Amino acid sequence: MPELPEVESVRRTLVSLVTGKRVVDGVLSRNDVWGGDWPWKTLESAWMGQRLGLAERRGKQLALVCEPAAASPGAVDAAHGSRGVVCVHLGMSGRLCVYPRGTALPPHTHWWLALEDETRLAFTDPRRFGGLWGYASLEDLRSQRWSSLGDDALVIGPATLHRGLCRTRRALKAVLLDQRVVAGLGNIYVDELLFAVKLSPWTPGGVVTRSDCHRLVRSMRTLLGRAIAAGGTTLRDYVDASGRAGDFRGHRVYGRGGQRCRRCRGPLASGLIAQRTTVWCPGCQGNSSWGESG
DNA sequence: CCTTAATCCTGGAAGC
DNA sequence: TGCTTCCAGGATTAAG
Repeated sequence: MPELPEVESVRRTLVSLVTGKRVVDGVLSRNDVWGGDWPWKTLESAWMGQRLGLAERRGKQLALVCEPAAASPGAVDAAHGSRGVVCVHLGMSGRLCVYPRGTALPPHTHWWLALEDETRLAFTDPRRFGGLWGYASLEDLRSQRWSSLGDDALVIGPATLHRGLCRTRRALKAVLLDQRVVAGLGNIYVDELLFAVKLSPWTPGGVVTRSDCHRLVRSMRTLLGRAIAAGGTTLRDYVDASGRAGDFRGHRVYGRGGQRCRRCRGPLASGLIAQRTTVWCPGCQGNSSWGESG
């Protein structure tokens, strides 16, 4: 469910709700949602009594950290930040949400932290496509888990994107969904992006020009920026860490297969690319030579 | 290399 | 009112 704008909205709301608060308790009620090289028990003892720090995001993943120890002359590892980090991936149905004291946690809550003000930060994920991973430090998380990710979609430059596209004949839609090429885009925003730049989702990566990549990068930032400003997209159950749904309504093709294009009034096509439902406008994005179907 | 299908799960919506 | 089938914002794996 959550793509970059939703995960970024969670990160921002977490900053205002939990940063600086001490961890006083924690429960992992399903150990099969936990991975990485630091077991929950190790992390729990490292975090107990510590204050949460600023969450970090890369693509669709978040890193929860604790604040470095208060400046003391001998605290060498304080410079390296955290003693233990938790990486969170929300998958399709995951939520990371803060609940007021006395509130019951929702069903399918697999992990939670109790904070000093009696609020609880909980990871809830009915479908369990998401997960949590423990590491000793942000450096370990970056080198062991995030190293396979491409540049974040808000940061990637045209040259890097072009490098990721030019060597392949895979459909552009499939390449943009590939987190190793660019991290953060998912099914909704790829379709919206391709409509915005008027490129067919079937375009082979290798024929995308440098100039196309400039337009892709510019549109990506604009689109994702607008979605973040609106708090993300809620189709069914996405909410940020404060429980608020997303207000982004700027979708022009996603979920509109068979309806009229808002730009040219022609019918929108839909089909399957990389096993994902894809909607595009053959009139605006059409390049019949790429063998579209739908 | 590339694509396709299956897989991990639950729950909501649609169809009969 | 059921019961069945399909579909979903993700990602990996195996097979062809």
